[in-house]
Amino acid sequence: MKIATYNVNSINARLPIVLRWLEETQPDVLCLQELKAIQENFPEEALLNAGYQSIWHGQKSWNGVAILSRIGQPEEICRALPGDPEDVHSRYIEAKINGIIVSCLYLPNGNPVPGPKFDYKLSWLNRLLIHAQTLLDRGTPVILAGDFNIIPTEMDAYKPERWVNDALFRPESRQAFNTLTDQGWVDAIRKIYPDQTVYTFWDYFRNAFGRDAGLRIDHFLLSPDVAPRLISAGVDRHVRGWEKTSDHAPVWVELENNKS
DNA sequence: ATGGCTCCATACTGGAGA
Repeated sequence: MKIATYNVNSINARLPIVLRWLEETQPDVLCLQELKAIQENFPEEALLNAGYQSIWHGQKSWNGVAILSRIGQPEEICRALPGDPEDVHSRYIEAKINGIIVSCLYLPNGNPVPGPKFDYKLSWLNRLLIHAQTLLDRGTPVILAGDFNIIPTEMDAYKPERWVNDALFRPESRQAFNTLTDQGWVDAIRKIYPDQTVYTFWDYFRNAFGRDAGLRIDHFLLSPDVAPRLISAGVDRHVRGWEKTSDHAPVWVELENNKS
């Protein structure tokens, strides 16, 4: 079972890229972030024609998340991170697919620091820590996937000293990520590549991709009962080199099928 | 330190992204 996550930076601007990549790699499940489309403007038909059923939560201009599946309709569990009814950003959607709970998330960027946007990021992280523990306590297989907007360690930035005061690398953000792994979640990319530099994002400026000036901010966190099924993982870097591409690349994990 | 680029909105410019 192959599961992928991709921050598309507008699903409609990126539709040709997404369809090309789906045809190329045919993941079973795909989590999308930054749809940048209202609910009515999600390209459901085009994705159905490509073999994928979708659930999504759109929003005007910004944010927006979706879960696609070619192995059966995603059974939606919720479309908001619990803990703040006044949070209107479309940043979280959760569904059950093939016996696994898939949580697709788009964490707030949080810049500038300090300020209300960073406060929002920290409160969102706090809610995520609570919900992540709740999911573990439920005892079913779970995958948290998406754009965490967190650089977990110095290995994960091309020049970490440039990021020390950035919301993506601030101690509060990294500590929250550490708390998740302390809860028992397994960072799948780091598990497969313990010593290698792996990036998932390269900004549009200054030929960042050509210089490999990237960040690792898109992550898969596997619950302890899913982690032993991890076979392989990777980043489809070549997609970042396509014309009219996103500033993120697709990230994926391959899991052994459940034999039980 | 700044600005470089890309997208959206209802636009000839500004906000957001990371």
